[in-house]
Amino acid sequence: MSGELPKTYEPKAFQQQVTERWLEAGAFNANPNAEDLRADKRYVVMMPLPNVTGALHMGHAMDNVMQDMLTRWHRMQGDNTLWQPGTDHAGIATQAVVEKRLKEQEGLTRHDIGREALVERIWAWKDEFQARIIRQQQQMGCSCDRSRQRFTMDAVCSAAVREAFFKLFSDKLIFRGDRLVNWDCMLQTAVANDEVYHETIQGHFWHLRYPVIDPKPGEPAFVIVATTRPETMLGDAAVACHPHPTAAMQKKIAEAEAKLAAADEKDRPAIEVELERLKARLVEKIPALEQLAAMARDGRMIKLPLMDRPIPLICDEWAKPELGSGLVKITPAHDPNDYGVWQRHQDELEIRNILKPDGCLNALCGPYAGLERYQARNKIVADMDALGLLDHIEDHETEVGHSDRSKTIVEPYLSKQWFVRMADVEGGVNCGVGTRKAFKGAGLAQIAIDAANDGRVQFHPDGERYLKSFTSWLGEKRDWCISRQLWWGHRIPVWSRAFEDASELKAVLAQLPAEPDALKAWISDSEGNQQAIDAQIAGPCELQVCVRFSKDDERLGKALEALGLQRDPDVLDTWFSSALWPFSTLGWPDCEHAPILEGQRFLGAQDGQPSSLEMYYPGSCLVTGRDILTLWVARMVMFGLYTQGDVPFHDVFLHAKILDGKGETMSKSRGNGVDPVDIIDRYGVDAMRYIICEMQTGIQDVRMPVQADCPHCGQVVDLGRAKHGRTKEGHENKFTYCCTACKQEFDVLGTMKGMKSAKVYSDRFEIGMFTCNKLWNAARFVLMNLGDLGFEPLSLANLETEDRWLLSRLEAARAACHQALCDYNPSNAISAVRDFFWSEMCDWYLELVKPRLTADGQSDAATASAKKARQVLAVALDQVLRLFHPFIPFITEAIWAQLCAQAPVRGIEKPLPASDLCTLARWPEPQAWRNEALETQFAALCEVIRTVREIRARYNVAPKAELPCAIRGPEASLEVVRLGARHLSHMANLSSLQIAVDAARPAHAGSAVLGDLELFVGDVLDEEKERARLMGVQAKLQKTLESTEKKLANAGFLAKAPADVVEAQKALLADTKAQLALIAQNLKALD
RNA sequence: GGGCGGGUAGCUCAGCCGGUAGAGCAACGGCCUUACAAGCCGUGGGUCGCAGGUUCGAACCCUGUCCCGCCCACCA
Repeated sequence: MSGELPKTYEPKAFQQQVTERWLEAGAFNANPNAEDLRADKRYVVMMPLPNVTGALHMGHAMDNVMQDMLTRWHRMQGDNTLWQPGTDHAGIATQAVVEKRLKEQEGLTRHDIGREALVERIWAWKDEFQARIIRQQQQMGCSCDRSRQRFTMDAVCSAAVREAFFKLFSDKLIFRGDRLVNWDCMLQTAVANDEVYHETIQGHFWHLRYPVIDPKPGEPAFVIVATTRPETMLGDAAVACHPHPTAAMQKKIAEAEAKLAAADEKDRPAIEVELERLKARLVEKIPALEQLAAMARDGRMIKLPLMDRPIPLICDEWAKPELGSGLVKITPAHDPNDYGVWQRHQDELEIRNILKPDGCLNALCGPYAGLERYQARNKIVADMDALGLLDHIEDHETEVGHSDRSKTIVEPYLSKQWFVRMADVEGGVNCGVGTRKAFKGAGLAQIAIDAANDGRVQFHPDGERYLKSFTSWLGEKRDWCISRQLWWGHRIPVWSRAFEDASELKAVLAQLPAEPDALKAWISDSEGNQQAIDAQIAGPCELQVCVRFSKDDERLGKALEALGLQRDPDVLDTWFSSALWPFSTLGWPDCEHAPILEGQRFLGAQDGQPSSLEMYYPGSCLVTGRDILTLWVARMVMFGLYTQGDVPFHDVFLHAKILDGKGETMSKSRGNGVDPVDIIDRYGVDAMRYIICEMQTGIQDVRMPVQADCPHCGQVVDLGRAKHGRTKEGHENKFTYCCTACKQEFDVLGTMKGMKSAKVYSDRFEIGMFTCNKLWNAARFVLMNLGDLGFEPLSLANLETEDRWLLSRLEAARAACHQALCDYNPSNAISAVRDFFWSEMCDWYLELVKPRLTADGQSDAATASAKKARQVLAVALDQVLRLFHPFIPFITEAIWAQLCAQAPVRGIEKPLPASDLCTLARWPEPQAWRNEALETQFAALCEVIRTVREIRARYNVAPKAELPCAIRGPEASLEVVRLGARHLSHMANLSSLQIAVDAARPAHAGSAVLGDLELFVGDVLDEEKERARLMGVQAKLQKTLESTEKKLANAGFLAKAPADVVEAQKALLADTKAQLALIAQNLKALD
């Protein structure tokens, strides 16, 4: 990094080199230091761990750049900074990807190759993608500490998972129970609600007839029930009727009447129609339903068709008399509501699971056993029809749950699963046991709610908005299903065995290894109620033994297996390990012995310095998108409080989401994703980062129109407007587009065989590149003029006006940038620096100072003036580089090296703090450079210069032509112009300049009025043009005059508006009148 | 169905504790002025989704309404 800056800005020429300098200097390493233990001396960011399923996309780029910007900003402020990187094993997602490839490439399923071989393959996949992710992050400039890189399934994080599980299990906060879960039939695992998305499907209501067994005279021979999933009838346990149909119906009617009374005029018709329907129904259907309710009470049975199984007719309030036939079939094992009915009628009803894990019907389904669920549906409908039991079919649009990973429809499915108990528990939950911050909380969800409510965790930039969704989600306190029937993940460390009665259990308990520190055992019933092993148990139960340390798995596992216990085959939900991330990465529970990899940072205490856990927990800020506020953020807060006694971070920065040109979420699977590396290749990394920072305003999501160059004709295609191609079946193909020019189809992912493909990009990044280019060239100009510059203390008072103005504006920009960062508004922060740099430093100062630099050596005074200018230039560049650095680190670092080479000591009154690397340089501190009075004067001068330029431009005068100029007005206003006469002549290219109260109008002059000043530029006049222009200005002023006069004539305004507002209007009126007078004079002068 | 957010210049977004509508890009006119044509100088362009209300005064506050997006719940 020596010699001059290359003439053109080429980011590729220095990006790699800059990265290497940072790494060589260990600039991003976090070193625990007891002196920095205070919260305000540390800054800790835990990277939201990307999944190892694939490469990073634009959303990650946003997330990573925001974190990097904050981290660099704090590092420059001298904070002891840790940005902790790592990746997530992403259980279901990764296994799904690898299984899919296995199927596609080798035609094998996971069962063909077995658990061990599959897991081995997934590790290989993980290694490949983790390396790729790290490369991508490095290219983006992420200043995280690579010597601490973690993976949720590495030995360090796994130890934390075991300890957390053991603690929760021992506190009875983890239990196993039979529950209805969302079942993914393809991946054959439970999926969480959060992993399910809903899609509208055109379906049907099938109205089925079930025969009544031995109806009494006057009773119906059939009941009719409706369903959207006919195959579930095989598992029906009952048909339900409302216990009091009339009363329920009357209540509905009363509600509708109340609603009608309160409704607006336009809403009435709809409500009236509904009310009529209900009333008609009360007459037509309710008597029959009352009869059915009576039949139910009388114990009448129904014959379930196809299965010829008798099922009871029961009364339950779940049946809604106002809907359908008023009767509902009950399938407890395959519908959440029906499950609720079953819970209320457990003695009368049996619960029948009719599905195998793969979605085929099981042995309980008689002739339908073995059929796939949708084949079964068709056959059942056909068979019912053949039996004359299909009453009718109705079209029905319905929202159907799909598994996020396999994209297949999920089934509600009854199975045994492990849960974390979220609700409050009797006796409370002991949190932070063994730490200095131990406390007792009501329950796991509640401790996180409390932390958010009392401000220990705050959301930014709009705190209130997300506090509500955070606490209301947690407020449901729904148990968290943590078991997944997968092979990739942390295997549940519990061995268990079911017992029919207590005697056998006793014999086993007597032989359990007595190692209370390494084992915890409970006896559990099927509902998940756990009791101590010495409790008196009657009836069936299950012995559950949790093994604390993985090192004991083999030894204790064997002992347990010898007693007939079996290890649970399931693995933990991936969010379980992510929830531990803020401390698992730091070596909890045992920093001193954390099994780090070779070459990695030791996590324990050493050389008198604190351990990493002590040093960096709790962290400072969590940076993420709002979509995982609940899934991840809430659970980290919860587990942080539970295990450490303290929140894992105090601030949560929720950033915007990047959408495509149509306002849709970007993703690879939608074919509108953009790879950050493609953007970096095309525009440079700083350009990408610049735009990402600029996009992050408030919480507003931002659209990023996406383009591609057509591989057929080369035309730029706006993907927001282009049509998609068609698949063979005639459906829209989201992964291809048709060129808007040549109409030919192309692909944007490179996955369509035999089709030309194009890289996707967005021209918004050009703006970032332009800014970097400007910075590069301005730096070249400064460095070119700097020579080898030494430092001499200067007093502010001795500087030229423009020097003091620049420093004043610099200080204003510094303050604005810093404040915006404190407010989590990167867009305002970067704009403050950009506007100063471009609009003030480049557009004005560099131009103003050129004559001083060229005059160097012409006299002692000129030399001194040039020297001052150079020193100011060096300081301005220095500060601009520092302020820009957190946003665009590469270019600033590259220029910094050259600046340091030429001017190692920079400053005005005294030298600024020095640093070899910009990334380790001190963030600019407040300076006493601000001078608002001077800024006001300078702004007035700039206005004059602009006005003269405007006159020139109006008459198309060649910029090279030097023209005479005269300015007249009141003495006080002329003073400012006189002070800047030198600049005015130079910037507006004047041959002569007259400034006087009665300055003569030059011949053939174009004119302008600026406040109380009249400006004339000679030798330009085109009388017609000038007259037309003056009249245009006159019309505009007239409008202002009228509205201002109207305001001031308004008694209410004068009486009620604040005095300063009234004064401002009066001043505006006076000014407008004066200008109109001048315009009139000028018009007259043209005659 | 419930909740949240957004609709401001051709595009992407600021402004929103009320007081003469802003930026960048695009467009138009003029300049290759020895840092930068990825640049410089200048110009045009918006009844601030729609309708009411509060106010002396509304892009901003309130009510309603229409679109768009997100989250949650649920539909036998």
